[in-house]
Order: sequence, then C-alpha cells, then structure tokens
Amino acid sequence: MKLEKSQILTEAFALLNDVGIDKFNLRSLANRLSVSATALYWHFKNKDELIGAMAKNIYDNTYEAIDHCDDWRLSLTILGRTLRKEMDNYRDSVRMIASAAPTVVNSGQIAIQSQKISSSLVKNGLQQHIALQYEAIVISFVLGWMSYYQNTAYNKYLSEMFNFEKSFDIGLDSLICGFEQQQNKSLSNSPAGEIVTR
Amino acid sequence: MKLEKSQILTEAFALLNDVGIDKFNLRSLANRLSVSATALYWHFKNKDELIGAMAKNIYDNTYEAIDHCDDWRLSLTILGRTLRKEMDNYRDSVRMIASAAPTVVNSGQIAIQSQKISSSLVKNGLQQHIALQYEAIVISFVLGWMSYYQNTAYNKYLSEMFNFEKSFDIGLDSLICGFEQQQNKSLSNSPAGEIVTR
DNA sequence: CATTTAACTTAACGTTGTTAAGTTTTGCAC
DNA sequence: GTGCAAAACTTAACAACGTTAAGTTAAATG
Repeated sequence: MKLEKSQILTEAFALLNDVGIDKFNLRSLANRLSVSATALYWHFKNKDELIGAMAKNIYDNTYEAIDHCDDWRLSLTILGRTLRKEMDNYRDSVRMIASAAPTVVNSGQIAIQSQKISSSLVKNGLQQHIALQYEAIVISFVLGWMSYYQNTAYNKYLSEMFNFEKSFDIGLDSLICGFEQQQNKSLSNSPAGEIVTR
Repeated sequence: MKLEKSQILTEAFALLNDVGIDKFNLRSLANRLSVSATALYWHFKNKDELIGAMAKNIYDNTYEAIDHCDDWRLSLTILGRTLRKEMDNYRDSVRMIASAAPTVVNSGQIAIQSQKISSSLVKNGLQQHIALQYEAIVISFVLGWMSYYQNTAYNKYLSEMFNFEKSFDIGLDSLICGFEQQQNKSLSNSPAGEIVTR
C-alpha cells in the first residue's frame, strides 16, 4: 500500500492536534503511518518542507474558500474570517507556521498565492499594490491574533476580560473601516475628484 | 567573575542576532560567556525560561518606552510603533516569541503587563475591557506584521510590491481609525447621547 | 578556620533530525 | 512471465541538542 503525500499531510495534522508542535516529530508521524521515519524523506526533503506543506495547505484552503464577490471590503472580511477558522482547526497552527517560515515558500509560490486573491480585489476597484497591502495587513492581524488565542496562558487570562470572538471581529472590522476611510480620502483627492459610489 | 542574569540575556540577544533562532542553542551561548552549557541551568530553569525572559525583555522595553499621554489613540499608535521597533532590534524575534509562547508568562505577569498600559487608556476615556481589547488587537497586528517582515522570502517579494514601512503605518492607522469610529458610534448611541469632542 | 551555600564543571543520557547504504516493491518493455 | 530500472522503502548509525546527575570549586558566613 503506497504512501501518498496527502496521507502524510492528513496524519501530520492529526498528530499535531493530538500532541502539539513541541512533541510533533517525524518518528511519531511515521509510527502512525506504519512506516519508518526515514521513509518520509522520500516524500519530503526534510521536516521543514513537511511543515511548509502543512502551512501551505492552510493557506490554500483559505484562498480556495473565498468566493469571488463584488466588494473588496467583503473579500477582505471573508479572507480574515476564513483564515482564522482554518487555523482554528489545528493546534499550535501559528507556531507551526512560524517555525517553518523562512524556507516554506519560494517567491514564485508567494506571487501566485497572493495575487490569486488580490486580483479579486483589483477587479473591485483597488490598485494592485494597495490590494496586496490590505491583504498582507489582514493576514498579519489574523496571525497575530491567533498567536494570542493559541497561547493557553494568554487565552485563559484574556477570555476572562473580553469575548475573544467578538474582539476578533472588532479588530477585523476596524481594519476594513480604516481602509475604507483611506480610500474615500484618496478618491476625493484624486484629479477627477469623483464621488465614491457604492 | 560571577555570571549575571543580565549578562546572559545580553549575550543571548547578541547570539540570536548573529545566528538566528534555528542555530540558537545553549552550548553556543555558553561558549560566548566562557562557561559550560549546564552552568546556564543555575540561572534559568530551562531553555524555554531563558527565551521567555528574552520575550519578556522585549515587551518590558516596549511598555517602558510608552509615555503617559492624554490621548488613547496616540497611546495605541505609540504602542504599535514601539513594539515594532523593539522587535526590529532582534533577528527572528517573532519566531523566538512564538517558540516560547505557552510557558513564558503566568497569569499574574500577564495581568500586570497588560494593565500597565490599559490603565493609561482607561484614564483617557476607554472602558477597561475595551482598552485591553484594543491593546490586544494592536499587538496582534504588530506580531503578525513582523512575521511577514522577518520572513526573508516574503520580505523580498513584498518589498518589491509596496513600501514596508508605509504599509505598517497604514495598517496601524486603519486600526485606530476604525476604533475611533466605533467609539463615536457607541457614544452617539449612549443614553446621554452626547457628542464626541476632541 | 570551618562549614554551608552558591556557582559552577564534567560526563553522560535520551530525543530528534538527518544521512548512508542496503533491500524490497512496483511499473513496464519485451 | 522475465528482466530490469526506477520508486519506495528499511535498518543502522551519526551528530546536535536539551537536559540531568554527580562531583568540584568559589564565596559567604558565623
């Protein structure tokens, strides 16, 4: 029974959820797959690449879940919510992504990933570099927020102080509200001086 | 010549900047201090606690640098900018903080840390839980943003697309702009129905 | 000076990522 | 089916690292 890359990833996520990132190791993963640890090296160059694939999986699922809608504000909101929900599926997903960061993706992959969504924003009236900017800002917020959320100590303390769900929405809404104001301002300053319509 | 905790931290940051988080290990650190690796265990319970102290150091410096000002918007802006600048001092600071996350601080320390700054926001008219919320949101954004910024692959790609410095400011400004709108709205909806003055 | 405590050192263990070398399985031309 | 090359593994082992145990030196204290 041949081992498939997708099986490895599925089991890797299951292992991550069971034991957390600190006890996530190749021997445990191999055991679950009834295979020797070194067998994994046939499918992945090293552990970093495996974790990179896991990170990519999360991002891919996020981008895939985003419907093409005709409002860049809504697109960004859905981006934030979806990424959050996707990361919420896996224990320590933030630390996993962070630990894999530098070598995960090459420039080409990044370009493809980020432009997949920015293109939908551009269609709805944003400039390309602005779209990428807003996209990066939203993702930044989600990543940072999840690092709080997935930190047991902080989670315990902060969840007594305010509603975690609502606060996330407030942060995301605030960002997009700010983007909107900025767009309105730049439009009213533009040569044609047209009024924003929506 | 006795080894001081502060010396260890200083040298730890220097080592981090030299080799990055992946090659940051206790034996290298001990070498720099002309001491055996196990000597460090006299001063720190384990590596996690050492890294926890480094993370705490960054947060402490940030909070310390924040002057008491009479505008909660300005306070939050300064919080974001200062934390960013502080993290910028050290290579892989985001991954370092993330790797140390769960056991770094106990609830008591968190409470002290976060209320130190939220108190200054409360003085300027925010409710306690709102202040903590906004604070957490701003810090989230900075952490997430730095994870992009410190990722060599993403940094290289994104810095060709837009100005990293400006984009950070846009994100931070958007957040606070959004907070302001939210406050205005909640004030105009309040029983007294008073107008916001500034 | 004697003795306790603090601040180390040396040796070594267990886990983990990874490599090297050899073995089995699979796909495929003939 | 047979032969064979490529794919998909296994076993053995190394090196790096965090960490512990046990012993040693240095500092403080009465």
